[in-house]
Amino acid sequence: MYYINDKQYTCSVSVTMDIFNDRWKLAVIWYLLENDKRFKELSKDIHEISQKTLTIKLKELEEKNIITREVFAEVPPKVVYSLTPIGMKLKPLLKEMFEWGIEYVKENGKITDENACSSSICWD
Amino acid sequence: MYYINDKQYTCSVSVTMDIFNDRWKLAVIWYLLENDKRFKELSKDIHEISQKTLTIKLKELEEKNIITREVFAEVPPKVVYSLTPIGMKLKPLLKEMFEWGIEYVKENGKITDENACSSSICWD
DNA sequence: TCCATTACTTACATAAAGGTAAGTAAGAGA
DNA sequence: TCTCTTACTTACCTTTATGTAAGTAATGGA
Repeated sequence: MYYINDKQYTCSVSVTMDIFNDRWKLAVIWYLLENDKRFKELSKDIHEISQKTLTIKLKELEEKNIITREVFAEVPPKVVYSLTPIGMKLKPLLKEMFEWGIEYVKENGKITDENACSSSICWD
Repeated sequence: MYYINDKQYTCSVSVTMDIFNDRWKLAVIWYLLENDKRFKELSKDIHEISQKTLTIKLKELEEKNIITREVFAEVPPKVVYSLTPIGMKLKPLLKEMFEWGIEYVKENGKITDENACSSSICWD
C-alpha cells in the first residue's frame, strides 16, 4: 500500500495517474525537459493554455516536488522553473508517449512531415 | 505534422496526450493488459467508475481502435473487451507509469506493503 | 509623467467530465 | 408469472477544469 499525505493507493500506477490526470502537467514537464524556463517561455511553448491555468499547474507541480520555482529579485519579475530529480525521471515516460503516438498515427492517421518535431520542441 | 481525422498535431506526444487526457482510459488499458474482460469485470476492477462513464470510455477506446468489443448472442448479454495490437503496445508506457510511481512514493510518501499490487491486479 | 514589462491574482463565466438513479431487453429458472 | 441476470441507455444534476478579461506591483526608459 502506498500513502501520499492522507491519500491511499494500492498501485503505483494510480499514484502517477492521479498526478497527471489533466491536460497540462505533462506538457509542462515536456518543455522543461528541454531547458529551465521562465513563466512567459512556458506560456509561449504551450500557447493554448491560459495564464491562470499555467499558474495553477506550476503551483501544483511545485507542491508535489516535481518542479522548482526560482524567483529573481528583478523588475520586471523573473521566475525560472526547472525539474527536480524526480521530475527528470519522467523522461522515459514522455519518450514512451512520443513513440506510441507515432505508432498510433502510422495506423490511424497521416504523417506529412515526420520531422515537424524531432523530440526537442513542440506541443499542440 | 500528424493528422488524425481532421485534427492536426505537431508532435506525437500530443497525440497520445489527447487520447489519454481523462481519469479512466489508461486504467481500462491496464486491466485489459491482464486479460480480456467482460463489462462487469472491468466495472469491478475499476470500482470507482460509474457504469455510464465506463460505457463512454469503452466506446471511445473502441472508436480509436485501441480496444475491441465482441458481443456474444446470449442472454443475459455477454460482451468481451480486449486490446488491439496498438492497444497492447501501451504496455511499456504503463510500465513506466508504474515505475515512476514507485520512485515518487519513495521520496514523497510511504510504502507499507510493497507487494499490495505486484504488477498484475490493482487500481485506485 | 507615462508606458512597457513580467508574473502573477481576482472575479466571473462556461464547458467538460462525471455521478446517481431509474429504466430496458430478453431469456432462464423457480 | 415473477425474479434474476448483464450490459447497457436516459434524464437530470453536480463537480471539476478551464477560459476571459481586467487589475496589480515595481521599476526602467522615453
